[in-house]
Amino acid sequence: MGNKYWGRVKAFLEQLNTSQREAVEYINGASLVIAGAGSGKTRVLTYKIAYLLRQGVPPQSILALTFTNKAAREMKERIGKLAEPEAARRLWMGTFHSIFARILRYEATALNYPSDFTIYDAADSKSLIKSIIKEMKLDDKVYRPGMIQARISNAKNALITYKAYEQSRELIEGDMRSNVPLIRDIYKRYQTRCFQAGAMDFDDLLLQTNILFRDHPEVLNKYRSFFQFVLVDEYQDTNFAQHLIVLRLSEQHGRICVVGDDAQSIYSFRGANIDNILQFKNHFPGCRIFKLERNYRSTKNIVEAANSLIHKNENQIEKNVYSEKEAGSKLSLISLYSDYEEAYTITAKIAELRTANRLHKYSDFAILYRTNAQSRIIEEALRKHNMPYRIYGGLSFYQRKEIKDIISYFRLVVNLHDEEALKRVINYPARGIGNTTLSKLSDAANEYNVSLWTVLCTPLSYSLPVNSGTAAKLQSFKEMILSFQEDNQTKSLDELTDRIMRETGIMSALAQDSSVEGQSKFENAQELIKGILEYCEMKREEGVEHVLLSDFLSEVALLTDQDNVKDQNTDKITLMTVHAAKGLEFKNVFVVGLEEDLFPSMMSKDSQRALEEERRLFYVAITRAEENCIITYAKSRFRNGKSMICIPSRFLKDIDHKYIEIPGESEAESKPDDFSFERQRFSSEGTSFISSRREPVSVQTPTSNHQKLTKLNTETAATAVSDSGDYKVGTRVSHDRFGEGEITALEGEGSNAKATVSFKNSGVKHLLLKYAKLTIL
DNA sequence: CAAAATGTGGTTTTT
DNA sequence: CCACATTTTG
Repeated sequence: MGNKYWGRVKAFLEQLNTSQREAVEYINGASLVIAGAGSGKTRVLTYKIAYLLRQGVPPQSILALTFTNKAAREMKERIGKLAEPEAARRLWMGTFHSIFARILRYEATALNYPSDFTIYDAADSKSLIKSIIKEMKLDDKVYRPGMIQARISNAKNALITYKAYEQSRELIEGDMRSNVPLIRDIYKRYQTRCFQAGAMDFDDLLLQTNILFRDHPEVLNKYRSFFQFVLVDEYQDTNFAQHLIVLRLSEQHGRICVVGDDAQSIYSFRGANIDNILQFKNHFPGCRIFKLERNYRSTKNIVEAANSLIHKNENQIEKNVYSEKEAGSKLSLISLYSDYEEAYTITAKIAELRTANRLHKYSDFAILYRTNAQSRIIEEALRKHNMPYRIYGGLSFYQRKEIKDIISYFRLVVNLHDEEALKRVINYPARGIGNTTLSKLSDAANEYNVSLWTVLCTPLSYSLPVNSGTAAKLQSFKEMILSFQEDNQTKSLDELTDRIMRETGIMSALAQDSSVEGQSKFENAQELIKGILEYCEMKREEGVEHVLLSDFLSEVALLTDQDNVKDQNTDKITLMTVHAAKGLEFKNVFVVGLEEDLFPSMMSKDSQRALEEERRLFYVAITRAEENCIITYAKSRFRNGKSMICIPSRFLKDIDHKYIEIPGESEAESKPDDFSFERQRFSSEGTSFISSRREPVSVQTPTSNHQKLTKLNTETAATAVSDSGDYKVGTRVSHDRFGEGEITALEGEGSNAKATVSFKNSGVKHLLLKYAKLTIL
């Protein structure tokens, strides 16, 4: 290589400080980078990868695992600028889940899974667990689905298969003591059903990868030699399953670099084990440790306040995070009477800061809270003040009911045995296959140990006790799905999308629903279609000639709300949970709801370990701020519909008071170690509100008009006609609630006669003539 | 069978 | 308060 090249590399490395640079340049062995908050952790990772690429390492031999898809995307972009954009694209970079889902598809046959396996999201898993509990005739108050789901998830993250679970004395006895001895059976059934449905849940993506590597050494060896360099971000938040995958892949060549900060470990509820990072050096003797301690993000006051807080924790790797920036503003602590007042004070404070500094855009502000439920009232306040905001988290677009329903058709087309998808769509839109039929199907499926689809295909072989009408409906549903499946082989994804939307009747069902929610559902469906089309286009631009539906689905299954690229560059205030804010930074940060039983959460207060994690969470929140950090708490808060009295969080005392200012209180009054904020009276600088009364929500409920209509019409209702003989297709009728319409179909006879009526204003309804009071016009 | 009305219960964080 | 399950109604 010529001097010119090295000159460039040298210039490139000069953009880093000494410790960052050492971490980047050390590439021939294991290393652990302990990176304090704001110390340029991502910078080290991106530069290190760019450095490897510049050394001539082929991009496809680098495996880089991140915590979110968004982090991966951003890092790729930055690497593209530091090295070759084309090389950046060919890196194996993504979340554990998305990378190993890809590998599992490729290797699925080794595990006897179809390569088009479905990925069950949390809702699918829960629904399956519910069905199993019902089938086993267990009490769902004792065997709470959520609890079971968590138990199974924890087991999987600790690499305990259902077989291992059954054999574990400890777990079995633990379950006996908790009065839920049958968890092992539920786990077994759950796993069997997933397997039968050709489905993996989120945790399976990690568990099955481990099984793959354990049982198929030749496969493990292939990936070992393929991935010459392994890098992992946010190592403090990996669980045992992830840790072991990383270990297996890199134990031979030892070219592994993990980056993280034990002080920011906040995902133990998901099985993350802080010991993975604390013990890392023991797995790789000779491992070098680099510490990044200079914080480039925040002012001195913020960094030091955060340090004083985190030092209250017992367990941590010793480090000294410091800032070379100016002292900056102190953290401000505001006490309020209610959550309502808290929300309004935030808006007032944002306005104030923006007036004080015209450079502050809305996107320089973030409001961070412990629970998603806290966002609502803040949203209302922001809306009322016409402040633009964007909420992250909660359920992603793809988890909404109407979207999942549509996606389920696609899922079923790709994998006919996908039980959860089938259950969703078999009667959506309504086609007369109700719960009774569905439970008959599922009874038969259980009895014969086959999938729902198998029973549905040949109902006679499983002596399904349904009448001929139902059998015909099942048959036509089956044929419809099969014809979609055929199209999926031959036609393009956008054509298939179009067919599915029209032929299933989803489109017309949505279009005819004129209610407010109905309209938004329709818009969401349009959005989904647009998304699919865009996906196709994007793939084609990438040079993929036949866009695979299964690729789209697996991408969508692992997408979160954070990954919504749309309107990311617009100027909006960010609202999110503290968890979701990890890795981000903002000039001005509000950390709200610092109250006992909220932050720290109620669940954490009887365990020292959990409490320390909550404290780390608060640490993460504060260290997001670059210039201003404003902490609030309320004395009362609406929770579960009731107003509750709240006491200030214990964490407020953990921050050294010399870094805190309490607005409305003079400097002289606040002596260090004087907890005056606890009895501080609310300062009335333009933000005094009557807190007990909440503004009525101005949105009219969609039913209110409907109710009026119903009332009106019952008074003038015409006598019902009960003889089906008077009706025929094309008859114009009137109904109490639905108004005027026309009969488009008739089926059944006698007391079961049923009409399909297309109403002018209320859409298409199926009505039993026995009950429906129809008047012939 | 489908849709509306009523009842109930439960609260953290998320790939 | 809201999501969900169950019951009632047509």
